[in-house]
Amino acid sequence: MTSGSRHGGQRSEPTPRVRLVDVAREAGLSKTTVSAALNDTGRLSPAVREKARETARRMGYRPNATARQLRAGRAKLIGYVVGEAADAPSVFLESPYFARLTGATAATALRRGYALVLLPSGSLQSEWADLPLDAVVVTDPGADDRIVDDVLAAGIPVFSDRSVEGRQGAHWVDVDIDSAVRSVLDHFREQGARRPVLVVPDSTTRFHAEVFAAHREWCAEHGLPERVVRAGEPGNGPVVRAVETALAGGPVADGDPAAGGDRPGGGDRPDALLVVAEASPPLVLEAARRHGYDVPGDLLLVCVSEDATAEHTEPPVTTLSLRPEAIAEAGIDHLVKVLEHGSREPSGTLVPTRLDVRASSVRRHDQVVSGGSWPGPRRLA
Amino acid sequence: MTSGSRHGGQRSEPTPRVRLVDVAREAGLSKTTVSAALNDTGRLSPAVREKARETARRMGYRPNATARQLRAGRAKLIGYVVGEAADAPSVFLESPYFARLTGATAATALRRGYALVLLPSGSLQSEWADLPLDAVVVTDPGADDRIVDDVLAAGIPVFSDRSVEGRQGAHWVDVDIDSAVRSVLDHFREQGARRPVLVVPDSTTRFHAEVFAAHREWCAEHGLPERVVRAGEPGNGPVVRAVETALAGGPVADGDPAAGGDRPGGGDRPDALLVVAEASPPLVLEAARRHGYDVPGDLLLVCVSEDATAEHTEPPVTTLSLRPEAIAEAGIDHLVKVLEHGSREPSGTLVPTRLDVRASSVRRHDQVVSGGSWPGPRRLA
DNA sequence: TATTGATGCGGGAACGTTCCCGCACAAGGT
DNA sequence: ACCTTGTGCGGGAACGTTCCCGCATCAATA
Repeated sequence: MTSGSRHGGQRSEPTPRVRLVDVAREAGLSKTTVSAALNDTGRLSPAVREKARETARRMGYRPNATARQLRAGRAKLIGYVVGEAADAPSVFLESPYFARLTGATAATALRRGYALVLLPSGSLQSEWADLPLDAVVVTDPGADDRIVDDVLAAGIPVFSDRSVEGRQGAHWVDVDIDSAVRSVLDHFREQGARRPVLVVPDSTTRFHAEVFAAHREWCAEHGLPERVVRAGEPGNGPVVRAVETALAGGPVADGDPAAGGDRPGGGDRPDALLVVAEASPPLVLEAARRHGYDVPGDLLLVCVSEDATAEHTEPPVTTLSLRPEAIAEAGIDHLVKVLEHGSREPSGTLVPTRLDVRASSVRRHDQVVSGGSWPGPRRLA
Repeated sequence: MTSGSRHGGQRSEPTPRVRLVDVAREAGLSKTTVSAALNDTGRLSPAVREKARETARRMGYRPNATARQLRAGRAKLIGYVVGEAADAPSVFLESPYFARLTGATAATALRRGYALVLLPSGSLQSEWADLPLDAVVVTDPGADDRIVDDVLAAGIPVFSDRSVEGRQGAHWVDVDIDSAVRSVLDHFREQGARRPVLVVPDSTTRFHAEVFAAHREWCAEHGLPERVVRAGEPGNGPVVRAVETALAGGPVADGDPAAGGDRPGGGDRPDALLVVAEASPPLVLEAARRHGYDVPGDLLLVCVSEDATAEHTEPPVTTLSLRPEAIAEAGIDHLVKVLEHGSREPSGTLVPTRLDVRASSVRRHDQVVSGGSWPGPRRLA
């Protein structure tokens, strides 16, 4: 069918992949010309350009990425580390948030032409040292984590959360947790709640620390006592127990055990609950019921969670979504910009959260009842 | 401190990375010699070898992985796809099993010198087409999944589960689910259970299909009716509901609704439960209690789960571990062997599971009580 | 008809490694 | 004295791209 050029014929060998020169020879052009044609660069006549493309297509040419990388000096590889180095041995990813963040980050990176390489938190420096990484993404580094320092020391740019702000070669993307916490607490207040309680895990993560700080500030501004219950660790079990603590004995004032004077006493039972721990909304709801609360009658409930089941409980649970997909996209876009336009300046991006207001946090008389399909949640910034 | 050689001094530039020739020049040797010294090949005098190494170390030389790859023809990159393409949009990884499998696979691969590239299930062919992948790992491909065909068509070896057995260029690692199911059912039988029920999600995954088949065979061999309850989908909610169905109304004979004559009637309540769905053991245990069962008095319970909380419930729950770390290691070892010793023959590895027998599946009089520390679970192959 | 400028294409170097050779030199045998 | 064998090291090609050039060719202008 085609002319000449059977320079070996097909053996049963692994297939000696077709190169640029092969296409060039077949098309009667030079590799330079074919390269220009395929990359849409250079000055070529439309006829030649098309001829080159057609030939390449016909021969099933696929460029050798490694050679490209070598020439370009960048490998288009991004390392991806998830936190919790010391504590949990590689039991990351289990939370819906991290799972979705990871998936979305990989997908977005891929669309931008970068591949995400998984770097389990236990990995030794020597194991990734000879990977041609253009950058490393570190999600939620623990306070004591060496990984950021190691990577920066190796001369590789780091993208992480706001905890790396200001460091040379480091960039950050973070969720606007301060606004988020405030918006929930304001929402509670609007709905008439006066004794909101915060349930948050006791971790070294910046995220949780910032939640706690935002809550503290808001309480101070509104002259309310801080009601916080700390869960020992993340995960459904401990968090549900913490919720039960909050609902049973009433909140514990953080920091000062002596301030617990107003603790038990039925009249001080919480009237709103903000659970910042990725607990399963149905489980939290059920815990509330077990303790005799009617939601949203006696207790307004908001969970920070990506769990889709929140929409299908009775009542549906208001959630604060951290929008992992949005964070992933903002992060990768930021990263690509820095990598390809080479600004070495430290820089950051703040991503807004989304509050999906559902029945669990709205006083009854406010409730919109529509037949058939759900009206969809009200959305606040 | 060191002699001479300031051939530019340090600018504020990105750092023009030190190459092999730089080391060679500094050491007064040729790049060939330095390369041989660092790679421990060739014929070199100990003195020269040491000199080269020392100089490289001093100059902070790190080889350019891309150049190496180009020369070697292999990029040491492995694609990693997780299943559920159509159904759930990138909500993989949430289960402890997949999370741990993923982490362990990445870690093992890294130790063997390969990097794992995350390929979200939605990714287009065009997105990974120009990655220099040496192989692609596909975990639990759905029955209708195109990904395996696409990758094979691109001439890239595939490593997946047993569903790819026999295909050219495909290799597999799988868990010995047949033995596993049998060992659990035998265990139930030894403990005196006569009406075991299987709870399994309704999915297109090979794993679940094989569980179902093994159960069917075992029942046939032992002359017992098949008692199966299918959960609509994986995830704690649906599975717990399925468990409740199993415990409340009694089991449903699969396939033939007319065979349900012996269904309700208190005397036919199940006396053993095998939950193959990664449900949280505490949740399942609680569901049993709600329905008035005493575990292990009235009901023996075994969960297929990697959830560590199983050890800490009261009673501790017997689990069948699929040993994700073992699968990861076996899989990567197999992969490396195929890649580096080039056998194109289709081949596979079967990995045994591990039954951690705890109190939830042992009749009281069998129970070993020891003071202080736990005696550790009995382990069956 | 020369001179300029633009256009179309190809030659060759470079990216940083590894590896096949070949050369120089020393030691041992005849 | 020669030839052989072995050891220690380096020169240069190759991996497959991209990109800087330079060389033709041709139209438009002086």
